[in-house]
Amino acid sequence: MQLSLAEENYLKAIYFISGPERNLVNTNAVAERLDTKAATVTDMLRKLKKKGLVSYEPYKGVRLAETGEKLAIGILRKHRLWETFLVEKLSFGWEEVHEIAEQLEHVRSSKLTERLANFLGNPQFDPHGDPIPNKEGVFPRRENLTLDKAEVGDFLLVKGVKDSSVDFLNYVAKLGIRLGDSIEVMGVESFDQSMKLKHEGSVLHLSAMACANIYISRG
Amino acid sequence: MQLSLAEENYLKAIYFISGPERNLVNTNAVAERLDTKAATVTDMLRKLKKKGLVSYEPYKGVRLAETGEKLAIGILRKHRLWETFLVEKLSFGWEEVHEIAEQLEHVRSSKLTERLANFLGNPQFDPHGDPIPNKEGVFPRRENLTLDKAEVGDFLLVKGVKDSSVDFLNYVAKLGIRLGDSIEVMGVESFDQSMKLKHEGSVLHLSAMACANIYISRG
DNA sequence: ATAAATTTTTAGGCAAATCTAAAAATGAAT
DNA sequence: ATTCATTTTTAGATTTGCCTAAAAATTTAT
Repeated sequence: MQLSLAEENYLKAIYFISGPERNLVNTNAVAERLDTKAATVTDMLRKLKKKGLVSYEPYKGVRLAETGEKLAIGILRKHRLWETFLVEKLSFGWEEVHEIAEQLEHVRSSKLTERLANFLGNPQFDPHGDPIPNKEGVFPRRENLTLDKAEVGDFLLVKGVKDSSVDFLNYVAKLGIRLGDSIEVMGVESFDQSMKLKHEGSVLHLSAMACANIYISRG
Repeated sequence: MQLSLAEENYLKAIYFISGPERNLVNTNAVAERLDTKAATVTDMLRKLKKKGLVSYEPYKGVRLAETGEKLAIGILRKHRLWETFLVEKLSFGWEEVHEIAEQLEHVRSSKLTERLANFLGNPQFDPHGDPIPNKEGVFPRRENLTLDKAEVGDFLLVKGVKDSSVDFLNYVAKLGIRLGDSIEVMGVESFDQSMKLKHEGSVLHLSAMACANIYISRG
């Protein structure tokens, strides 16, 4: 199926808003995410329904149909592969790559996608630690443990970030924390749950909020 | 200046049709190249003129203004860099890359373009041997000597192809001829100017037409 | 030089994706 | 349960890029 750029972006938006539980998605939520108006969204939902990509009942909400979800995941795969390319091969910072990948993800050539994946060593996770679905749309498993759940004395590995906003990415980059770094939990402040951490030999203090947005694994 | 995809494609089309002599370009020629109708082209030319990208007088023809040419060359730079990436890094055949590069060339990020160029080792020529303009829009020089101009006994290097159509590229690839290969002219058939060549140890026969589409250098 | 053929433009429309404003449906609150 | 607020849809326009058909300009041929 040959989708327009707009159609692809709507599928992606619905995919992300509906989340892993595949909830019904409101017209307004889509409008807000795509920075457009509800009326515009309604038009597009009718169009996507006619194409069989979503199930949509007026006033009820929308969710992706199977075809629609497959397509959305395909775009996500391309997005995350390109982000990996930009960081690994072209030395971009992880906070810079999203915008460029938003363009690259729409390039149509499955051969290109698969060769790119291969060139990158078929990575399972992108530079933010987000899972890259394989060609069949299957996501690799990731522990969804965040740093705020760790305990004093734990030795941890940084696996990713939950919040991929430019602000947070910049903050984390400024601290010098990168994927794969090891961290030791030295203490937790009982007043505000902020954490005292040992990272690359030096000591760091992170707010509970920051910790809740860093994925880690034990060991 | 933020151009639409259509606008970029018109600039490119005018650039190629006008050739190195920067000739006036007919409405019909643009229509044919872009597989569209003359009326549509007229509309777009008026739009491009209003933006200052072309000089255009009704019934006379169109040519690129300085800004328009700069933009066209910028797109060409991106196109040829991406082609180089696809062939050098992703092992695509030179006949496959044009279509994909047509999409990639529209990705907007000068930082991406320059990092890509750097990643590729700032190549001067693309996989077809076509010159890649630098950031400032300056083209590297290429000898414009073609194989049909060579003489018996000449030792030559393959520098590129003049005709980049899929058909011709496939033909040349099938013969096993690649950029940088060396060729010795063993003879020219006086009847039809076809050439007998030694290439990689074996003997080849090429029509005059094929020879006229292969760029070479002496030595 | 005039007629015929060709090229180009103008005029009027269409589809996609967007918008604003108004109407209708739904959900919340008394 | 009825009113009020919110959400969503409908109705009517706009812009971009394209189309066909007809008119106008240019070029070619007699």
